[in-house]
Amino acid sequence: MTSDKIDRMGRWEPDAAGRLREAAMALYAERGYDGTTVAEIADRAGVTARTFFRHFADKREVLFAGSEQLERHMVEALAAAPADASPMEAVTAAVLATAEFFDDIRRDYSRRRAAVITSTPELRERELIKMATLTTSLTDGLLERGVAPDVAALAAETGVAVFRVSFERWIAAPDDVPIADVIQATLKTLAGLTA
Amino acid sequence: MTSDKIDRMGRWEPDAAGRLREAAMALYAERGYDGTTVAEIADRAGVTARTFFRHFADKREVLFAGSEQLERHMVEALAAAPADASPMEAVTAAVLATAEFFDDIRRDYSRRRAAVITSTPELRERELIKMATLTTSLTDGLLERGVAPDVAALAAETGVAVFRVSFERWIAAPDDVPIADVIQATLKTLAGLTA
DNA sequence: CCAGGTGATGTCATTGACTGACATCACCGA
DNA sequence: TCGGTGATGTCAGTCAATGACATCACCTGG
Repeated sequence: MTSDKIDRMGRWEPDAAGRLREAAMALYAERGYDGTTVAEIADRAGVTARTFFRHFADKREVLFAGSEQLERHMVEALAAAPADASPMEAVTAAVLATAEFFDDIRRDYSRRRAAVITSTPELRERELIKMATLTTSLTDGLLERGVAPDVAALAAETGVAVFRVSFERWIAAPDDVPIADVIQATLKTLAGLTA
Repeated sequence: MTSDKIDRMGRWEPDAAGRLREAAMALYAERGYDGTTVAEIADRAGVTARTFFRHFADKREVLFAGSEQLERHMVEALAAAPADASPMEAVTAAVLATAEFFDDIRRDYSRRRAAVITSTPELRERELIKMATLTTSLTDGLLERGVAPDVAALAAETGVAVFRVSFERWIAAPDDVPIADVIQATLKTLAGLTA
């Protein structure tokens, strides 16, 4: 636990959570989720396993750390939509607000992360419940806008679907395509389906 | 490991998996999922913990044992639908086919099971992935019927949604309401929404 | 400048989920 | 009767997760 840097920068190297996130992604990508132990992640991050669990509830959560923030951001964008916006317009605003999170820098991380998640059942479970939680939050947000319950649920579900599909497409797209464009394209596809 | 019955009925009491299922449900309902250990479940079923894991992949799976069978049944019903049935008609047939699994006898078990699942995040995760798998299977079934990919995905998603909502309503309904009736009612609600 | 509080971490011990390897032994078929 | 088979038990081990307690740089009030 003693490196030159640590002694120079205060008691501990700052941003343990960030180091743990990076270490986890690197190891998951390299050896797979099952082939990686929490102790190894902690080692690479220069902390102990106990500290890992102080920052993340479990071994899966380290890959979903940003999701509460993303969700909060979407809910805020939903609430910030004009009062006279239709439910779907408000949801669209929320989905488009995710663009601020997924710039070109995050794309590479997102790709590796997605690869690990899709190849690990345990992580797919976690992702599903995150999406379900997001759906619930958006539904609640719509209800607060005075949207009827049935409509709110459907709009939220649709919005999350659009986000999921767009995210996948964005990951697969060339490096210079911004996610906002992909979302717009997905919305256009949706419009074509319902028409 | 030696009871009178065992000695009389062959080397082991038959249906260890069934006993484990019942023991697990009883203990989960009584002490909660987290408050129950696999060793306790195994004890109550008259086997060892090692045997538990020979029958079920993990502590969660014991509550989802019948799901592959249900899924297979639905996919078969989907395939058995008339060739000229619309995608949604075929999916409806699949959903209605679940009625054979959920009779009055299963209702009580289903209620207790649902109570445990909704109050345990880990189990909700597992349920979500089961539903996702079901959706994929139904989508594949529709594709084999020659349905267009986009339509197939949407129809499957809708069908699973109808199943989920109906199942919840059935559990909450009086004891003499068959699930088939609830499903029909849900379908009617859906028709009203889209109209 | 010092004492005490605070927060992030380390250390240790423990529980419990899950797995692999090997042993057992009633049953069944040749 | 004998050997194979299958379901189980036993044992040892790994690893995720948690609680209790110690440490110690840093900050703040006096």
